[in-house]
Amino acid sequence: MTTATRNRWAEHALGKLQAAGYRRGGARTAVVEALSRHDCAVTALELDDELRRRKVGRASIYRALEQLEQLGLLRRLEASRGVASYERIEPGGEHHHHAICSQCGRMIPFEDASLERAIHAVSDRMSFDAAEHEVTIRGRCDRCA
Amino acid sequence: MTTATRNRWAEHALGKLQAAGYRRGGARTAVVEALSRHDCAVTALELDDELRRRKVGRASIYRALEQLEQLGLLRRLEASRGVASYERIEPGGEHHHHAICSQCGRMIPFEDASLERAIHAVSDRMSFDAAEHEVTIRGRCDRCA
DNA sequence: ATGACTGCAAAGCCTTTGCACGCAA
DNA sequence: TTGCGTGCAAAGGCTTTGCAGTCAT
Repeated sequence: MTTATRNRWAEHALGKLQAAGYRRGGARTAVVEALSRHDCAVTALELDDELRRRKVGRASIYRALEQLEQLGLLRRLEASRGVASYERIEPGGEHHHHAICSQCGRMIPFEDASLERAIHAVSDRMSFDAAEHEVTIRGRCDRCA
Repeated sequence: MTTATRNRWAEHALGKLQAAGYRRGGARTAVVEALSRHDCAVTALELDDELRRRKVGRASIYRALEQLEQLGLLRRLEASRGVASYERIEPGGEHHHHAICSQCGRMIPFEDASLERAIHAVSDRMSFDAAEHEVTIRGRCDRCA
């Protein structure tokens, strides 16, 4: 993941927000910038920590996350029990999935072409208009084994 | 999914609970029975509806679900936003995944052998001790398209 | 000037915990 | 008899909503 990729997402996101009729508010822009600094899933509360000093309210963070998700710019995941986390959706389609250690909570990203192929084949076969998909593997990581 | 399969799970679950040192309480048994009647994910609140007339408290349902999950008898999923749902883990290993319609919320189960193979290959390659995995496809179902 | 955007505080909702009573072993 | 199991009610924790002031357009 390069800096160029992150900026590409941020520009893409800001453009799409504008196209959707949203104004360029300070809080929302701060959320987009914060998200562009993360390469894996972040929770709303983690973003709140990062943005508190910039005087961004928690409610604005949740509102921005919801809008970004609606526009297909963010993927919402359940990281730990009952906590949502968010991850950029790259305009190019590149993405990864997660292996989560049940013991230490570590989240290990991975990608696999044949897994992607299998998923696409399934959605085609079901005549389901798939927009997103997520794969989560749970178990014990090598450090905890 | 046959009645025999459901009963197999219930017996398997009750046996494993006993082996883990749990007593055969009425509420827990009621939860196991209720779960054995569902072939796809159910939420705790749905179970609560079903078990209210049997005078089972909501807290007992949540407690039973957590114990069953710990023992590897149940898989916890996030169905709708912020709501957990639970699904039996069959002793035989057979299982399905879900396509969820973002518009109507319908949950369509599916299974695919090559998808399973790809997932196993990935976890082997990562030296991650995978106990469970879940695949969720999100988009628009054929009825809503 | 108009109405979207924002922060703060309050409310919501699912889930967990505390506690005293009841029941399994 | 012992202490796990249970129901009820209260507390928790993340997320959403209401509202009045502020800012983008």
